[in-house]
Amino acid sequence: MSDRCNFPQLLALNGLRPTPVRLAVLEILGLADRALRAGEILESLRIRRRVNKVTVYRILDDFTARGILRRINLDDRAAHYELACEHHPPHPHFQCLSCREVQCLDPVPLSRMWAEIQGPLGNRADRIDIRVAGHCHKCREQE
Amino acid sequence: MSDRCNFPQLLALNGLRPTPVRLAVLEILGLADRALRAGEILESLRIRRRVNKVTVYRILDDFTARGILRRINLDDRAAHYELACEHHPPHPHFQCLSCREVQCLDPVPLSRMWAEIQGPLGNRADRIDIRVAGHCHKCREQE
DNA sequence: ATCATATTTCAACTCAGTTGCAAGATTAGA
DNA sequence: TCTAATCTTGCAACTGAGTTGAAATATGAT
Ligand SMILES: [Mn+2]
Ligand SMILES: [Mn+2]
Ligand SMILES: [Zn+2]
Ligand SMILES: [Zn+2]
Repeated sequence: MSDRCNFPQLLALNGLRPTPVRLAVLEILGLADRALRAGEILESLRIRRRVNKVTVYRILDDFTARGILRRINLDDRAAHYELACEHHPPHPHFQCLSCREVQCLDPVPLSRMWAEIQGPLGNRADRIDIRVAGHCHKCREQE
Repeated sequence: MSDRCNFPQLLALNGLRPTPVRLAVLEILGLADRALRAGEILESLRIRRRVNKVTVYRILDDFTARGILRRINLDDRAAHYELACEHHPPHPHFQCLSCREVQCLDPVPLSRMWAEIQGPLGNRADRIDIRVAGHCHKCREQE
């Protein structure tokens, strides 16, 4: 996933210094094939270096506010994070009720979804979060 | 909202005793015009009687597991709850990024949404949570 | 009345984050 | 180069939302 994103440049564009922790957070998310929790990111970071959790939470908040990352609220208490660069546009997520695994689904245009929903006239949609809960391919076979 | 639901009967159908706290939780949600947080429900309850928060959390969990209520995870840390009886089918929610107000939108059939999303073949969708974030009617006028 | 079961309460705890401030690192100016 | 301003990270203590286990209370059945 990260093969198309230049992280030092991404940070520079946002006026942020390319510190080891910031770069490592981006690299970890770039290599992941799914959205990760703050705790999982922290764990990965600590294999390499000593990091305080507050630093990670602050970096995740900052990146999210700047649109570098997307924060995803699933059923689980902890939020999940994923890269939000142009190669990873917003998309729905599928979570299996049986094995709890999370899959990223193909993007659907905001305009099409907003039209489908027919939200109140006068309201403007800036973002649509879609979370599908169900039973995945594998879990259905096992039954 | 509650005018069409018989709460004592609803509890009886679920093999639950019509206790004052259970009935009050349902009445409060029945009168509300939006999904409420556990804390808001507790506050309303305490106007009438002395209740422990654990009781409320356990009732909300139990009702949710039985499908009497729906738990809605918005951006806020606390979950929101709304009645899930046949007169209140699942529907998308709109949350204004400016005033944080939550609106219930019109229901959209699961099948239509699932088709729109084109989820992975073999996966089965049981539930689709749609959360729209944007700027509401009122807040847009003020600008 | 006696007992079993269902419901509510209490105190203590967990988990995921947040806050304020100190310490360290980086950059810019004199 | 020395200094000061700014940015980044760390530490300790705290918060809010919810959870746990066990005791107390209420309800229903015999
Ligand atoms: Mn994703
Ligand atoms: Mn609603
Ligand atoms: Zn599964
Ligand atoms: Zn608004």
